[in-house]
Amino acid sequence: MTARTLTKGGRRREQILNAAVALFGEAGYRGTSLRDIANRVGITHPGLLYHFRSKQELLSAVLERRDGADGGAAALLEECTDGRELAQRVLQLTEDTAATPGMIELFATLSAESTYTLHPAHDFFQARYERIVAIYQTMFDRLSDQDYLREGIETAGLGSNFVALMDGLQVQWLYAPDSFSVPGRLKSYLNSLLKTPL
Amino acid sequence: MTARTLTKGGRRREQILNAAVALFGEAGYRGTSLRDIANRVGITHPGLLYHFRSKQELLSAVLERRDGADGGAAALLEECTDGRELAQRVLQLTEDTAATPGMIELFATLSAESTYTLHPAHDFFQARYERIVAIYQTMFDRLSDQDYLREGIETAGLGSNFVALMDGLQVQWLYAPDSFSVPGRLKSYLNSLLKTPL
DNA sequence: CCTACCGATCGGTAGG
DNA sequence: CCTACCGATCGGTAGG
Repeated sequence: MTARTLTKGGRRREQILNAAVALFGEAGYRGTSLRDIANRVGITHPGLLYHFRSKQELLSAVLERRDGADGGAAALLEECTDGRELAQRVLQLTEDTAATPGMIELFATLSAESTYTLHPAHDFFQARYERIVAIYQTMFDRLSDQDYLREGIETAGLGSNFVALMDGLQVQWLYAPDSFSVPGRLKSYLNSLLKTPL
Repeated sequence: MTARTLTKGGRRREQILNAAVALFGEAGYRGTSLRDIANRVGITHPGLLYHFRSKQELLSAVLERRDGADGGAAALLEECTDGRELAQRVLQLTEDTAATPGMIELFATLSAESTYTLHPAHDFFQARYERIVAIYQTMFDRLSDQDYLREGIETAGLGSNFVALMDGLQVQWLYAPDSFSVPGRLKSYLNSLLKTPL
């Protein structure tokens, strides 16, 4: 019984988290009130605060949900030693997560909002960037070591560039969702670096 | 007399705009209050509202200041017919504007915040993306037509990718300003597409 | 989980 | 440009 894996309270927390992901993603952290989120779940905002002690705690809980996407990429590093296969699996991962839009919106929106030093998610995003940039940098280093990259391609900064491209494309996509596909663009970017296309 | 080009009121408006650029850039539009801005200029917030009728009007005035950077790139298109020279001038432009940090911060922060359909700057950024993506796309089309690009490089989407890279790098840079230079990264990105480096 | 309520802060107005 | 003030909204608490 899938529905039984969570207690009543756990299910409610789940509902709140889902609503928070959606609303933080749309309007940002500052642009979303606890009343907005509570409303969406059909409770009052003090009701919400019974499940999460503060707005910040709710934000933290939301951010820790990222394990799906980020953790997945980290796991791939150990799974695939071949750089080319790794790149292909990374692309697949971005396609899969593109099907679950809420989280991606959320990170695209919050990462820019949290640029502000005093923002409650600032430290989280600073640490996250270090982590994921390193992951993708490893991918490019392998591609280079295994001679998959075109001649004259320097790997320095490629991991960070790839993350930047993902973030930037996501923002543009939110303004014009029908004009292109983010994973498609990432693929053609990778292809521009590779000797033979994926 | 340079100081005489603006009336007293004009100078005050200038001060307010500068403060608004800085604070909107740091904390975002929603994260900045009229009192914050007024404080920085040494007046009260109703005093600020004497110069700008509303917070939205102040935002609009701030956004319209972008003519420097964006308009500069558009002008280059007509100035340089040679794609390679154009690319070089574009890079130079990003280096110059990198020296004036406020505006760049502002756009990096606001473009993500304004993703929200109801945000007062949403339409502005939607239109802006259309405009600047087209500008850079033209640059890449010329590079391609004039045979500067490596074989197998498709130009479709390159303009949008370049803008995405700029935006994404800017966000990362705000988290770790000493770790790299945005113009430097853009240059190496362009070089990865060109037959011979700039 | 709800009702009732709090102090703080917000953008904006009146009136000078 | 300031003082004084407004209604609305915010996150959070008390008390059940």
